[in-house]
Amino acid sequence: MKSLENQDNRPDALSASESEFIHFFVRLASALNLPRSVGELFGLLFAAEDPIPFDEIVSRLGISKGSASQGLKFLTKTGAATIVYVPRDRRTFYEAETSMRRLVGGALKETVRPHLEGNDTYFEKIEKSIEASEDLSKKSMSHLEHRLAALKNWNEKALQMLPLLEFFFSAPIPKSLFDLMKRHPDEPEPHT
Amino acid sequence: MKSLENQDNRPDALSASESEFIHFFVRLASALNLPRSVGELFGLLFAAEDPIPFDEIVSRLGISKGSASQGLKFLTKTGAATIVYVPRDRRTFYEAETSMRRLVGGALKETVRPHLEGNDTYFEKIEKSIEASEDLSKKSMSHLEHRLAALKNWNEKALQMLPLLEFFFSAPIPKSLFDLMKRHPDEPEPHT
DNA sequence: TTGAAAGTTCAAACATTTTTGAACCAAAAA
DNA sequence: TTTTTGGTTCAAAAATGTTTGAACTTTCAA
Repeated sequence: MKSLENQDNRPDALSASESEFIHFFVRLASALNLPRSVGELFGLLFAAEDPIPFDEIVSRLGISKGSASQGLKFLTKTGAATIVYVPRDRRTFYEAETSMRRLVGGALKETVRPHLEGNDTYFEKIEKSIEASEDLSKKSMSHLEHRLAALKNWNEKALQMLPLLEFFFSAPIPKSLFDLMKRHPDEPEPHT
Repeated sequence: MKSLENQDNRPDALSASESEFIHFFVRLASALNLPRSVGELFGLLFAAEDPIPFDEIVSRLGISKGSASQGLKFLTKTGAATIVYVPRDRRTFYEAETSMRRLVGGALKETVRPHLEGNDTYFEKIEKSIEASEDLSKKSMSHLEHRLAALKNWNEKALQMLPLLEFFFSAPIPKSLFDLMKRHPDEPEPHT
């Protein structure tokens, strides 16, 4: 027989508020193409007042231990959740990271940056394939070189952007910046 | 019987360079969780010197007409490709958008911004569910309100960021900005 | 030791997304 | 007209991605 509340006075079923928070993060997860279960996990942790033990996460969300284990591993790896050690309790407790700087920073460092930095290998492959092309006209080769240069430029721009992103997610954006932006329309907007 | 080259002197098979460009964009597409075919389409257009007609896209990539049609619709809708009208030719020609500002701008406007702006509805639902909770302590309610406030704050930050992103993808990032960033470490970094 | 509790792993089941291809429509050519 | 060309649509097939659950590992407690 199972009581309605556990020793921490937390009901087994989700409260209306918890469900709403979870729903929000499930939507966000789907926008980021992450599994639904990851959204559920983060939503539960985000709404919680205190760290939650693994078995309670499983029972309250009603997902399998396997899903929970994998999802929590992912959240921990990306810095979106952290493990909390509770004395005299063998279970693993989790809590959500709520600092947006760390959340964004973790995501960028974990997935975006490695991808951008890995691109150099592919740029070299493209370069080689252009140089090796016997049958192409000067003009065509020059065109391809030009496109490759654009790609490299994009990549560099994106890399430069990362620290900016992290920074502005943790500090107010200076008004002077918005002024700056008004002044440099370097290419005409497409008329909509 | 099919000749090796069409009237524009473009071979049916992909050149080594084209394949490399396509491979790059297929990887990018997969990182963005877009269908492989979309990466192939954009890669082909990106490498091309001139706009390519629909039927040639299909035959050169070796994908179905259906895939090509849907993928090109997506690329056009998001501003990553544009239709080019060629006099005396009934076919639809496509070319890649190569301005990073427009590419990024299109993506943000098409998918990110609508999502962020749609969140208000959900914030209200969360708010209501907190207010409606009879059985919660003052402390718990206050906690949930606090978390909701954090969420709203994130959302606003993200919205403010969009124009910044678009701007810096089209203009050099002023050095003064990097200086600024050194000065405001508003929260301590986690020691790694 | 042995037993039980807390989690992890991973193959199979299930679910979702992507691609194909055949039927279809519209516009130009015959 | 009728036929052909160029392309779209969409149901079904194929490919991917996610979740489950049972077997397993590890650690603590008796």
